[in-house]
Amino acid sequence: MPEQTNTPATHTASGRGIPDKPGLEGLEATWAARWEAEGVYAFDRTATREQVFSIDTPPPTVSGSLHIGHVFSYTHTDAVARFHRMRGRQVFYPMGWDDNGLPTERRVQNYFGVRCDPSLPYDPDFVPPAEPDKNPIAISRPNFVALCHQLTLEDEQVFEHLWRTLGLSVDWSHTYATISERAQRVSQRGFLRLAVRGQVVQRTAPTLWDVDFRTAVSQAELEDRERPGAYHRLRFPLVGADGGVEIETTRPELLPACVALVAHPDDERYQPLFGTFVSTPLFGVRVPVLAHELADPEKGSGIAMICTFGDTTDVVWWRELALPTRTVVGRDGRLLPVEFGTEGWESDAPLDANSHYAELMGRSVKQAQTRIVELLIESGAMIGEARPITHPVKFFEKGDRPLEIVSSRQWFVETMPHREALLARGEELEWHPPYMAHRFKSWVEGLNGDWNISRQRFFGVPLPVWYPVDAEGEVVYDTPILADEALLPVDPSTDVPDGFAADQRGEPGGFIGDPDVMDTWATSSLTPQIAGGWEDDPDLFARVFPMDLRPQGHDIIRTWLFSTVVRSELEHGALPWSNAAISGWVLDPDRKKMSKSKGNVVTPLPLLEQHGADAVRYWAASGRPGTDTAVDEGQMKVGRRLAMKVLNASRFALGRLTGEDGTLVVPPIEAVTFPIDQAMLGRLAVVVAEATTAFEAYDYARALERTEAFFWSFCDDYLELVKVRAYGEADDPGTQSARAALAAALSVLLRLMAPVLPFVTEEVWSWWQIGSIHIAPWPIADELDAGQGAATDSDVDVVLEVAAEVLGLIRRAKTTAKRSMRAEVSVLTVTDTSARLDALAAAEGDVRDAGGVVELVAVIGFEPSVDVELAAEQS
RNA sequence: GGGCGCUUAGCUCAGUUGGUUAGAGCAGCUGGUUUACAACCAGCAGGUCAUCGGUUCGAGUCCGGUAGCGCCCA
Repeated sequence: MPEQTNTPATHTASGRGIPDKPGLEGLEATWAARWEAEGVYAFDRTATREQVFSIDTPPPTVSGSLHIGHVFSYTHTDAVARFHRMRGRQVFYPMGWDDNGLPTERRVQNYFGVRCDPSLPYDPDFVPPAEPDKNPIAISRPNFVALCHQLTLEDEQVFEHLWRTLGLSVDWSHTYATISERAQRVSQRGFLRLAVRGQVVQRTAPTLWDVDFRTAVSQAELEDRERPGAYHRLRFPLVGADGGVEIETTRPELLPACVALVAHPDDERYQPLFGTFVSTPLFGVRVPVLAHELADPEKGSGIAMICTFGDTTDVVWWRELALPTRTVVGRDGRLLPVEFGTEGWESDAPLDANSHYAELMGRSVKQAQTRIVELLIESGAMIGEARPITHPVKFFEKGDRPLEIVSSRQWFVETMPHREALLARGEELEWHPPYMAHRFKSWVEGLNGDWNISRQRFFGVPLPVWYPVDAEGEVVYDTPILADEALLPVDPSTDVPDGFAADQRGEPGGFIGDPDVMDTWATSSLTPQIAGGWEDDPDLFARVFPMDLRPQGHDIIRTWLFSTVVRSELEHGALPWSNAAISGWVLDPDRKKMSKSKGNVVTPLPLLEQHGADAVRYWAASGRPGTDTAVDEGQMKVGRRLAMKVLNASRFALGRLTGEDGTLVVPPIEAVTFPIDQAMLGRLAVVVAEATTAFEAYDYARALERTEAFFWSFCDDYLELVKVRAYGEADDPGTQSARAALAAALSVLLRLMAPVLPFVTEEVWSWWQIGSIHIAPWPIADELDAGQGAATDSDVDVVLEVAAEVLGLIRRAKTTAKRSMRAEVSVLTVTDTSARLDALAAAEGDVRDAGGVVELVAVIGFEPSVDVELAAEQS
């Protein structure tokens, strides 16, 4: 890194000079290449933990479409990263690609026209069709996974190109992919560590199940959708007494799975029935009437049937009331074969029960509902008509049909026992903005089960587990064989556990691999460990972990942020990072949420090409932390205008510094002797302090706003006021003062804007400085102090204020008179207090030059006024 | 049902601990081309700060109620 100082070079500067016609075109390509070649953003891994600023960047889903939302939040992170880099931190800012999981599977299926059939053998000669056929070709899992790798590699290139165009200051030698060998090793190792400590356990339990994807999903992947449904009122006869109980249900097809009725313990209507039994209509199964606080007396008749399982409340009741399991819905969403009258399916009328059930078996839940309602009506058990309602139904966020809850064998990471610890971590974490902490808190408080990490899918990290097969050929799930950590990553579907031979797979006395893969979040929850080299590179890990910053969107607090906190808590007993900066959503130009189905998703690359990266970044950085922000091309145009202004103002300032031999000569800061120049620098010093404070608090938007506001007034007023003086003779003290102030101000302003506008600031920096602006020191107020302690003097400050005010009034007079700004002012009469007139006097030459004032008359008075008398128009 | 956020000019938004006349950009209108900038510049106009009440010498800002919008959780 070149030697840097806090002041612009004195005397002869060393840049490449000012171009004749500065422009913004092509800056992205030029500087992206230079930064790469010069290693400007290279991470120095010899830095100590205190010198490092490490960022756990969200790995974008590469199989997803490029989204303006990415550009938005990644720009926020990049601005913060650049700030810390300029402050001298070694920024660890790796980029990951999330290519693991369902979105990739779906994209590969559609892109190549294939589907995975794990029962097929690997075909080494398989080549996907050039054009996907309507009827997908069935291929083996290894072939399918190979296509996933092939396509994600292409997608990664597209993303990297976008990021480089956007100017992310990423060290591109530190990338990772969530399906890479390293990521697989880390996630399998993480799993094994949990398993050894008993923190991930396998059990048969009610599992949220998507019948189309045929996979389990976790609570974090749920979403409620309003769907039409209907209350059906059913009468359950009492057992051993006359009369009955009427319940209301939206899922009558689950009646054969009914295991109890439940009412609120305080509900006087049902208190006499607690502990007694009723009989299910059609099936004659005796079920108890029980009490539980979750039963809502206001809902329906106030008493509900518990089925295994209709919804998550059923699961709670089933668990807390220790009820039996009667499963009727299969993994394909159809009703399973069951036989009443057998163990667990005891019925008072098994023949009737079975004949009724025969009408339902094999039907989808929807078809079964239609049929059972007819049967209930025929039998007289249904009271009145079905009552249509709209109610929230749980869906897999990527799914199309309501989730079912099936009982199945899955691996669960325990979260419930750690809820208090997780809540404490949530409070320990510094949230930006702070109110985002509520999202985490309410999510943890609402957890209703451990985290199921088994997924019945193909493209993912396999669970590193096998099971013995006993002499009878039965799989012994209770004694899983864990992989050897030294051999990771493993694929149990092809690798063989220690002590077995390959031909024992699936044989009695042999073994079988766990066919499942892990939830993508089981891998993504380890991004700090994957990027930081956990166990693989302990030296690096010690220098970057726990990380400083997790930036992300608020939509994935309950998934990515939560699961990462869980893993770090269980593995390291610490937070994975000290700060979380939460970005808002990007909305479409009409402030509607963007979604593929609405077709209003905005693609970023055309915007970058049209407006330029700095302009798009400016728009993004104008969105306050955590605030949802609409795509606004108008704001991008403003950003582009700002970038142009930077070029032109710089050209002017640096043009004044050009000596007779064409080289740049920069007077030292001590040459700033004129009060108005000192006042400008003093104000800029305040801006430096404000921008620094804002960036320290991750508020890039405030830093930008303060800097930008100053910059425009600097251009509009200060530059106009000092213009003539700056054009003077090099040995004139006034000229020296103006030039030194321009140089100091420009140097500071460029560095203040560099985090948001990396391209144009670097371009201008290169005109007169050595080395990249992005590793130049962040400005400090001291470098704007001309040495007389005047930088913060309010007597001096008022000089610029009065001068700018008077200049503004002169302009107004000229505009009102519809005259050119160059029109001469024959007499300018200023009436004001003596203090303000003194201030004006200190800048009189500049005001006269800028306003074209021939004669200035100062009048002491209590009613401030400015009278502008314009010279007669020249003919 | 519980919680969070938002409501300021036609539009998009600033307004940190309460303090002169509430700001910016866009859009609108009126002007302006020789020495940084026409992808520009100068100026003008535009607001009962959602609403009701309270605290205070003073409220866009603090407190409470209400309404609307958005989101999180159940």
